[in-house]
Amino acid sequence: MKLLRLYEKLLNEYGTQNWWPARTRAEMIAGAILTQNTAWKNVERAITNLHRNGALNLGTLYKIPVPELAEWIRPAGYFNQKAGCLKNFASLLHENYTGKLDRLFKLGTDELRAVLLAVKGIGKETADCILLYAAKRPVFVVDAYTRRFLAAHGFEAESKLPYDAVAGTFTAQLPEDVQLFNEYHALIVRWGKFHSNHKDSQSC
DNA sequence: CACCAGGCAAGTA
DNA sequence: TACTTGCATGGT
Repeated sequence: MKLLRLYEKLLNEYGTQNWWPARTRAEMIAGAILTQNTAWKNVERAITNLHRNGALNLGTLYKIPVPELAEWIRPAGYFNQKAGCLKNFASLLHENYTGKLDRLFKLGTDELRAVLLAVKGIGKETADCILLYAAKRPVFVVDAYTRRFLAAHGFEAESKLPYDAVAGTFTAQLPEDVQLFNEYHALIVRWGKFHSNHKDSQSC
């Protein structure tokens, strides 16, 4: 079945997901880093701690010492690495883009992706989440759910390809549309969470 | 008790 | 290029 048709079925089944669940771009970026291989529920606790300490903005993240930051995000796991990553990004923004996301986001999509990937702790999925959900670029996000989704719908071979090729499987068949890519990824995650609770059920 | 969750980097072959 | 390992909490 075509991937556009599968999208329509998911949308009909689950409805719009309203991603990314964040009030600001800084919160979105922090969430993207904190959710690496981590249950979203634990990310929410870390986000709440940051918010309570007034640290849910990039200026504060730039100034705060790593050990203190690490304690606040402890519930999200890998807290030392993630604290370093948050600070790496905040430092890059402060030192090269006057601390303003508007300035960083003036870059073209390819260059912006390269800049994000150069930050230690930001890999392809995290970079693409930021590109799609904060910078509003038409980039398709690939995660573990995306591969399971492909494998469950007749794209067994494609599901095992390298990251960029998996993304290409989608972008080659879909119109280049930010809102479509936004909703599709969110729906795939919704699909994945549903099926991880009902492990014996079939694809659909 | 084991296993997983909206990964990444560094090392090895 | 293709594995393997360390990183860490909280839920089931």
